[in-house]
Amino acid sequence: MQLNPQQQAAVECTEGPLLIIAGAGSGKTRVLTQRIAYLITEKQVNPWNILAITFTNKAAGEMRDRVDQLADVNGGSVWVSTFHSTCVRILRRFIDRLGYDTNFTIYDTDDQKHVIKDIIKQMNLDTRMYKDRALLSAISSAKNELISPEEYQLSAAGDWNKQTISKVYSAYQRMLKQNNALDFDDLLMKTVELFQSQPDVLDSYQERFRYLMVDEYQDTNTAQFVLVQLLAKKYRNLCVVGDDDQSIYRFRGANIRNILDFEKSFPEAKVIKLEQNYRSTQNILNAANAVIANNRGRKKKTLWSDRDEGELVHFRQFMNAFEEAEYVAGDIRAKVREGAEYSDFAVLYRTNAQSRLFEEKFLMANIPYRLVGGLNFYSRKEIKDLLAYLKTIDNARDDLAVRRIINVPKRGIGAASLNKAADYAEAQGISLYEAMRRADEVPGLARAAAKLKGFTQYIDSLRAMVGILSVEELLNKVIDQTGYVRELEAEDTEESRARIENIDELITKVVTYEENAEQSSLNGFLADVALVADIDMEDEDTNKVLLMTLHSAKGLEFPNVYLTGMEDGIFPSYMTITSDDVMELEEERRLCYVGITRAMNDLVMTSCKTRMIRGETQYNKVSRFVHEIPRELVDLGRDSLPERKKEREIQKNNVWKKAVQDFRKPAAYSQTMFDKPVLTKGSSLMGASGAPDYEVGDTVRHIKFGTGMVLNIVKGAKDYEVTVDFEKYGVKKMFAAFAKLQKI
DNA sequence: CTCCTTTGTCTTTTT
DNA sequence: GACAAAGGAG
Repeated sequence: MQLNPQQQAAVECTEGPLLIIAGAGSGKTRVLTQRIAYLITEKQVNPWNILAITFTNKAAGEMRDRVDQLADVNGGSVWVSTFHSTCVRILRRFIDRLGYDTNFTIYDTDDQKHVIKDIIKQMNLDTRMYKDRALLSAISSAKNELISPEEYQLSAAGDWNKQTISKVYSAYQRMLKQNNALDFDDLLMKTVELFQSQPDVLDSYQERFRYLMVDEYQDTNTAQFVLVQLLAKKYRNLCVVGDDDQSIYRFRGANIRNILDFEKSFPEAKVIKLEQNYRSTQNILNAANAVIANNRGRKKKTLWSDRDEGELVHFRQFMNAFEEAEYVAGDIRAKVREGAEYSDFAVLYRTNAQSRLFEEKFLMANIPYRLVGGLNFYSRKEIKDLLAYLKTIDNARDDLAVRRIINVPKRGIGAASLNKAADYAEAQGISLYEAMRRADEVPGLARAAAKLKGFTQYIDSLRAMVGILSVEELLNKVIDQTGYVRELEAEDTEESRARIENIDELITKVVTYEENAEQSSLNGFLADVALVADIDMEDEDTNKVLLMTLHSAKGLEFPNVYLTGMEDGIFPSYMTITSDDVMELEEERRLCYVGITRAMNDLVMTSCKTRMIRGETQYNKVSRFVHEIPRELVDLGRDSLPERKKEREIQKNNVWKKAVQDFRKPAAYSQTMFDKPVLTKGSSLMGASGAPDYEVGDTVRHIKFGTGMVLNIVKGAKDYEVTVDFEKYGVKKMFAAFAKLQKI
């Protein structure tokens, strides 16, 4: 395929700063890869001098492959990776200048939580006032803005709450350093710190990366922005690609101003807009444009396509999430019968929790699927345990890993002995592991001393073999000698078998790593593992339906897309509706825009009238985003309803009528649209119309009166009056809304 | 010291 | 409703 004039211009504009505003589906990945190839083959740039930063490892891998094909060089020498992986590679070489060991451990969210909990305990903070999540997010925001603990403390003057956070931040940072560990945010911040304090290091990387490219630039945060600035300062050959309409990571510190103000930071910058969309039908594109048009503060652009109109955007509303999932499963089945592949479909939702019902239905309908996100492979217990062994072998200063495995398998070492060792470690200023190694010196340890020493001797013996044995051999030794798998085999439950499968999978991953890595090492493997996103593990060739959040779907495309849970309170989320910050709703709308533009040919949006959330039934209105799509682009599906049982049919028709009514309302800005979703306590099974779901003759349960039979239901002015004959309390009359009777 | 039960919290999104 | 953390019994 030929490049269009704008794309061509973007490829050939190699010198100086360049901003490419690339609308969804405008072929930016092609432009980026062509540009790299052009630099190498036409401009004779050494591949070694090019750095391309992408959002996910998967995207990086794909780009590297495509460069390989285009430019007749070893694309491996072009450095293509994510911000975080790039930073790890740099820090592995130079972080000793900042007082860390170069074999530092990378802490994931779970590890961070443990650390922060420890600190909360140590500082005797009121856990009601200071939640670990809140504290971690405050620390994370600070780091994303490159605010050090010291600077944070200065800014906290006069604010008691901020002062406490500041103390926690400092303690947290101290603890990480003691454990020779960095968290995700540290990777960026420490790299910036390194560049700012070590001019020679910065200079060597500036010389090395003379041509910089940053993809998904709209999602960079301040730390990433500064990092890029530093690297680009010398040669100014910086090309950033992004779409302000697809900025969806504000909660993670992404600053949309980075892209909007690019021309301010680089006044000589050229700007190229890519507005032709090669992905979606005109109808889908029009729907997306109509939705995003409601946002203010964006760079004006209009996507167009020379594809034909295509199908209307489909919208369906259901009584509950079960029916929603059933419909999606049925629809996929039907389309597969007509020749579609499973891999043509993606089911997208706002929160991970929504995936469960789809999984269940797909399982029942025999639809192969893959769930992206949710519980990460590497956060499963058995995987974390084994990785903790490897981490301990690799970096004995990581107390967290040591604590995790000290009693896995059971070694009869309890909290008491461990605390004694920890106290001693603190007093001596050594790591927990070191204290255990010297267990004889620790006061108060009687029999436990031998056990602790036994553990460290075992780990030490393994450490002696690092570099001699491969990572795979090392892992197998751990599995074998600890009896980890044997224990699971003995358990012989469905769960334990699944765990064993996961462990086998881990071994496979080790082998794959060792085969692919330029120079494999235990340390390198652990870093790799810490930085993979779930989406990275998706291989293209499996024929499966993909289930994932809207966030995970960024950058992907599918012939058929289901946008599910299109309800006010779900999407846009309750948090953003109630927030008084308009920016939050705008970000949510961008997320919707991302969702719509994933679809190539067919887009189905679904919503439910009722939905169970955390054990509560919610009644939600149709998402305001659905109303923002012009009516003439939407099919409400009256004629295409699948054949069902008679009563279902009637119910469906009512739903459809309601859907039509909703559409006739003046959409987004009518007062009712801003009503909060109705929450009801408990699991009342009231229909959405207010009618009870039970009938005369049904047996029901009342919270106080127990079970009884419904004698009569009379519709009153506001509610239904129900007469029930209870087994123990006799005949009672009550209002349905209050009684919360459950049909049995 | 370990196992089991109870209690509390949570939900937006993730490298 | 689900899962982790804390508390109590053996």
